[in-house]
Amino acid sequence: MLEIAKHAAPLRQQVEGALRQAIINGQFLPGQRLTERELTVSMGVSRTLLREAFRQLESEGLITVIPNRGPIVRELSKDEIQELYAIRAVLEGLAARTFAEKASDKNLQRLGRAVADAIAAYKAGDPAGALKGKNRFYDILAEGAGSQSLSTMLATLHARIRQWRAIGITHPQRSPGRSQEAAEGMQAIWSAIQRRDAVAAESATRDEARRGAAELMRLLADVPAKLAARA
Amino acid sequence: MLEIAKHAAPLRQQVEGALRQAIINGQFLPGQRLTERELTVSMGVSRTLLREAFRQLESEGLITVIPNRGPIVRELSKDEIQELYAIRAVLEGLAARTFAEKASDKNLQRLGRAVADAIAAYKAGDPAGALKGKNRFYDILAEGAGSQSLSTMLATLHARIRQWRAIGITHPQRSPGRSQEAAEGMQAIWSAIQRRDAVAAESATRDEARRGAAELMRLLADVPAKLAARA
DNA sequence: GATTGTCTTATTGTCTGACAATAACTCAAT
DNA sequence: ATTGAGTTATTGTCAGACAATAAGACAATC
Repeated sequence: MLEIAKHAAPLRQQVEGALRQAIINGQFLPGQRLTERELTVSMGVSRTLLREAFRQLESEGLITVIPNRGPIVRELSKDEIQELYAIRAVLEGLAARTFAEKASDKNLQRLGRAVADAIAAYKAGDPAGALKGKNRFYDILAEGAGSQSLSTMLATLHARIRQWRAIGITHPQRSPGRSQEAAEGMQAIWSAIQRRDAVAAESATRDEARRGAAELMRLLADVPAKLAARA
Repeated sequence: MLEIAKHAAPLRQQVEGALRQAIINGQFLPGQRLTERELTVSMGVSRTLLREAFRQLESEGLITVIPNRGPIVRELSKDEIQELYAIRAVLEGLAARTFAEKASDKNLQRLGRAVADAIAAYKAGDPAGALKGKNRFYDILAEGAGSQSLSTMLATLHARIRQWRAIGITHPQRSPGRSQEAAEGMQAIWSAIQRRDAVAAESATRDEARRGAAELMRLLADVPAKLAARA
């Protein structure tokens, strides 16, 4: 029984996706207003579709809608960043645990390759590549855990904190040992998963997330509390 | 500086809330279609608003929208229920840990009262009251943890699994010892929090969630996999 | 009798134009 | 400098239109 993916994606999903992407990679800055009329012309779609997309993005936490004022790209306070990181830590921990318990061998191999790639990028001093590898690592983790809901939640979370994760990896004042540490952290997760040690996998994942968060908080320490920061 | 909550709630939010409520408490059954025309007349609002509400509910996981067919009330497979319970366990664990670390004394007292009430209801053999008390317990937990995002996520999750939690507490074939066990579980969480032992609070919460999930799975064992179950 | 193909119908997907309601801005008057 | 009234830009909501699609009904074919 073969699954035909015939979606033919309603236009609305493209609109939603385009907006999300634009927010995520910083084409729209935090705090910036998103006015309907402007977007109808620049995207060539009707207000109807835009407004539907807004509702979606709002409930994902990417925008805040002010009554009678319209949506603005959400800006996160330091506290909120910290909260999101904490949530991410436990969810990724759950993903790692589940993965260790039930992932197929094929997914295990895929994960292994991602680890190798990411570590290679770290060693080569290629921050962009390292971030990408790390992202792939966590994507595989979520997917291999086989929980649709968990994957979705993590994807949403990642979208919200993407820019700060980037900072954590590419910031000039990054602690010198951090790359090494991150590589070791990933190794630890990977080795626990490899021996199917679910408990160890979870705690290694949470530890690594905690260290990443601590480093980011250190980097953000001197940034003004309300960060309109360009990422 | 006092906060004036002037919102004046856009009509759209009322629509969204009404639909959510109707789904949560079973006025719309899982699998049932929600047709726009019908709802426009029964709710007296335009298609515009309905469609915006659909987007919101969709991203909360309460409905599934089939292209060119419209939304249906989402039905959960046993696997999905299990996944959601697992997510809930770690998030509530996080809430308990954070609560133990930073909750105000006032919130601590509130939590204590909720525990007492819930346990009293358990002892009195009042399942509905017990469920309500338990809900209040977890609400306070989330709120006292002081993380907006976490509260929101838990609220969304609870909405999705509400009907099954109810089963877990009121099902006729419920194991005899479960009430006692649940009461003890809550006690354990409460006592860990009281002595501000964050680690113990988290693990007690996760343990209790796990036991609750196990009981529910036992109860669902004989229900057909695709449960159109009336809650 | 079962399969195929065509027609019909119910419903969603999307657009447009309209108008009320509100927030923010401008600028004069005190 | 403060108040206040008027203006403007924008959102909130509606109604109506039409195309596109999925599902059901029904006839035609083997």
